[in-house]
Amino acid sequence: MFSKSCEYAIRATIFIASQCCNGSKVGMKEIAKEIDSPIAFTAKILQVLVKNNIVKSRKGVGGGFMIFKEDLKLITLSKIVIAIDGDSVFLRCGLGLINCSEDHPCPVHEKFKFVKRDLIYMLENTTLEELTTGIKKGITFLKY
Amino acid sequence: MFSKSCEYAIRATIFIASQCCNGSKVGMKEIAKEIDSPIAFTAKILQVLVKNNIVKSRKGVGGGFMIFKEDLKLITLSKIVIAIDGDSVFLRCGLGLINCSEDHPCPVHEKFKFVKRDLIYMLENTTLEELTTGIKKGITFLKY
DNA sequence: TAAATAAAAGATAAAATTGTCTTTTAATAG
DNA sequence: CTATTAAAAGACAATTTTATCTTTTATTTA
Repeated sequence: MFSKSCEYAIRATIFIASQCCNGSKVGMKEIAKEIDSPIAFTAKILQVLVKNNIVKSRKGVGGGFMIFKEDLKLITLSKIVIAIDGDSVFLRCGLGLINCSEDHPCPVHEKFKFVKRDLIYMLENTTLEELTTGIKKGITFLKY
Repeated sequence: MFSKSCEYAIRATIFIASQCCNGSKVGMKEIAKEIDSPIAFTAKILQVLVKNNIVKSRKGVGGGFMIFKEDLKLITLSKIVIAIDGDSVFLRCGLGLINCSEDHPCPVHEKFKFVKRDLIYMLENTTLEELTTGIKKGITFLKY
């Protein structure tokens, strides 16, 4: 579905978001530990998320990553996916045809249309806010 | 969604199926031309499909690939996808967690569940027979 | 049986993705 | 101001995916 990079990105973002509300930051080491991901690789991915204004970062002593509470409602899965994997999930033809469209459809176009529409709707309407509630309650998990 | 290999596999299979009913075979050169794919790479992919009994092949003069008419109803998209990409689309957690399950869900588990269920239903219930009708009528396309 | 044909199989190569390590930059505390 | 801390940036390495080329095997036709 998504690239591994994107999976790490979503997991890292959810973890940062789940820690955000006390205004404190979380460091790379803690993030990588909590989502069980390769630290240096995850750091690279977070750089992209910072550039895309999905997470904020601070260098130096006491630095780390954070997400403002008021942004939790605004950041959707689709924003993270687009930042890391681009818009291919949203636009790419199911069979990889460049010019596939309603007017010039591939054989699976109609079949995929509905599945894809639901996927996109879900991605665009799922916010960090709801994804963090389960984590905070201990009923959803980011590793193992 | 699927790997490029899988996209080629589906396109090739649909093309072979669309040509099958006269009992004639289609060669690699024609397949690669009609689905606009790299010929040698597509040949490798077809080897896997042959081993998985999705297409039949014959070597030598007049040889090529074919699918029996009676199999068109039996071969689904899911069979092709599983043969090439494995069952990851069906089983893999949306965030890549190894032990994600109903009892130990990742934060997106519930959200993905419904989308995935619809995708799997579609893959398991879409047969080559219906995918070839549009091709034969000239209203769906396998390239450009 | 010999020649021609086409898929199968094997080796190799290019590109993309995933991952690591080192150096630099920015921020804080003393 | 200096030392320390932690992210940013850059170079590099491993792995996987995608793609090509050559040789072998099976089949048909003459």
